[in-house]
Amino acid sequence: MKEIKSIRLKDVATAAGVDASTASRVLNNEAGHRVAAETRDRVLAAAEELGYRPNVMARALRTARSHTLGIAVPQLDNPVFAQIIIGATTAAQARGYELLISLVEQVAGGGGVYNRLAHASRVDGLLVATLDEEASLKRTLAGTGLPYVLVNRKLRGVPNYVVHDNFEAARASTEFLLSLGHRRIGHLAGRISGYNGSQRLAGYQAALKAAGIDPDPTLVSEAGYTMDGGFRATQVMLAAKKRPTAILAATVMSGSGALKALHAAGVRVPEDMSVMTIHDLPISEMLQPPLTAMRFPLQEMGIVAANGLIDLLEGKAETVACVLPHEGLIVRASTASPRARSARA
Amino acid sequence: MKEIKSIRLKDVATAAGVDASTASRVLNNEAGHRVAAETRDRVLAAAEELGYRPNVMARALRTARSHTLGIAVPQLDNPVFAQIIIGATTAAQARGYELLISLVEQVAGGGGVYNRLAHASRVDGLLVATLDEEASLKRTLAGTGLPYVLVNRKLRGVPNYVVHDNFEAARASTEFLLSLGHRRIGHLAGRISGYNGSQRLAGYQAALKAAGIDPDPTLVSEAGYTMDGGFRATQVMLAAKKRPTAILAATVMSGSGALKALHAAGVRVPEDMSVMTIHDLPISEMLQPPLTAMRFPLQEMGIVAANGLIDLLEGKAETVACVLPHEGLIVRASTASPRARSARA
DNA sequence: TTGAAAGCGCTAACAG
DNA sequence: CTGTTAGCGCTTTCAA
Repeated sequence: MKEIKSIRLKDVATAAGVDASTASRVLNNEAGHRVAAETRDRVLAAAEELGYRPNVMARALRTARSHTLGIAVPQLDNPVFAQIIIGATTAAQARGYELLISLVEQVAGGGGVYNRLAHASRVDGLLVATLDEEASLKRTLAGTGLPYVLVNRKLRGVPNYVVHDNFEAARASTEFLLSLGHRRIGHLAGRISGYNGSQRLAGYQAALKAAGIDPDPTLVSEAGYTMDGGFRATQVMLAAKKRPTAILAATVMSGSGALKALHAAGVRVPEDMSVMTIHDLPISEMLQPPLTAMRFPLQEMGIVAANGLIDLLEGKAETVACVLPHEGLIVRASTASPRARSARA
Repeated sequence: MKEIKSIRLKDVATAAGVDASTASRVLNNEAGHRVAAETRDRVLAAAEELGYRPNVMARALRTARSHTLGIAVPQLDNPVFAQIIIGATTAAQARGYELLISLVEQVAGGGGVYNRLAHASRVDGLLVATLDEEASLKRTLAGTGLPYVLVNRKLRGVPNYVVHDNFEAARASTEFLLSLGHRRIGHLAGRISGYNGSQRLAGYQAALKAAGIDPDPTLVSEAGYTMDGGFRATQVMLAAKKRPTAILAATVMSGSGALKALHAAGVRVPEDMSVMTIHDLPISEMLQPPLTAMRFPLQEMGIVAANGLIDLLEGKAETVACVLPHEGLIVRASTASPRARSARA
């Protein structure tokens, strides 16, 4: 079935009337230094003519560089990670690298995946976007001996990371709700123990304080990153004595859960309650009403991370530390001024 | 940075007091034939002890098999493909293969991707879920000389494919709407020229005919696989003289667009109009109202395809042709009997 | 049953 | 500037 004999470097060399090593030099030497222009052209022409493709395996074996990046993500059926992967793939391919995707589903995670990739010399470096517990993750990654860049999270003592400016995004979002006239603003937080969740919570609190409002802890509820979490946390908020007039959800998932809970309780959005989320996804627009959102550059996160890792690998950078700013507010129908002061409660 | 010296086969052999070739035999021989039990145990113990991982590149170079599968998809930020990939990854890893993902975005596609993967000997075979035009895709794939399995589509003359039973799913969905009492059922079709779209349309028509209803062509509209397509197609249906009382959308995306259009027009769901979709996704539950859906086994499609391709590669199968049945109806709040005969139009 | 030897396709000293 | 040589880690005849 696989009888298409692929042309080897030697074939190109023969066709050009030179030795394989010379052909190799021509095809690899970036600076194009140590080879005669005329020879170079002949080799290049032959390679082109024959449609030469270097055998990646052989090259990798020889150089101990596979030109492959690994990316470890906790889920694939999550638009956030899907977008990051799209960006990373694009950037990697543009620089001649391939991307190997690994699902690391269990939060506990016995770094099997990382080791499999590393020790088999499959990948040159790792993009890590998993949710593993901090200490064991650091240990595992160190154990692989591979360079790695954290994506969408930060870890103490790890110099290489790409994250969003969660603090500022949450701060600006809250400020927007304040500007509409809201005073009691609820927050469906993410994982408060995690980087993203804690930063967003802090930004939310900072905005309130800046407006002279003392953050009310009963208005904050850890809803995680699921619809269900948002649903339940919102129900609790609705049952409280003093309801908020607006909700800032840390993510689209929990925001959609909030919408569901509000709908079930007969609370109109945005008349009785404004809702907005951090992150803007295609579904934001499909929901009823469409959700106002603070947008983050998701694909760019993948691009920056992949490029950073490649820079690391190629010695073009010592460290990759990047905090990406948000892309601004997308105002949709789910937010309004708190006119109707009297909810039904 | 990469100073962790990985142990080679030779190290294991030395530790076990045998030659590398013997160690290789032990570690590879499936039947465990031609080696002394005692020697075998010693080698296995040594490998275990040292935590030996074969160098994939070296093995690939020698055997001309990379133990890597390629999967070409048109989008990643589409739950359908995400699920397929999850299934394929899982199955591949379980059998010792890795999965390389390629985005082939352009419908026209100059098979660059396929060739890059094939000629560089990166992958042993291809899972193809792209939307490329039929003739050129077949030509390109043949050109790679690689075995491949079509996923979620069929092509004349290509013996290897895994698809869903689109016809039956659409037929059963339509039958369900009929059983609720609907007689005028609209269909938001996918790409009618494509395999999935045409099959679903045919199933829809078959159910109507079986119920003694002559399919009304004005009730069918090609909406594609986007929210926008569904939105527009639904608007057209609403403007028609005789509206349907129910809509069967070929996909969740177009179904959500339908919901949007209905909402904008003040048509209540399900009181004035029932809506259901083929495919069930997480967002189906987030929408308002949650959408009744005919569920397909998406991950399983990836699993079956990956296993089939590996069987092909390992000579365990001559051909992979599989039509997966649907997983049944998920009835939610978007469908009901057509009580309110008088819509407002 | 096991070891010796060759070589997959490529790159990187080292000569010339 | 270019050819010769060696070898990355592994599998696979071929002998012993």
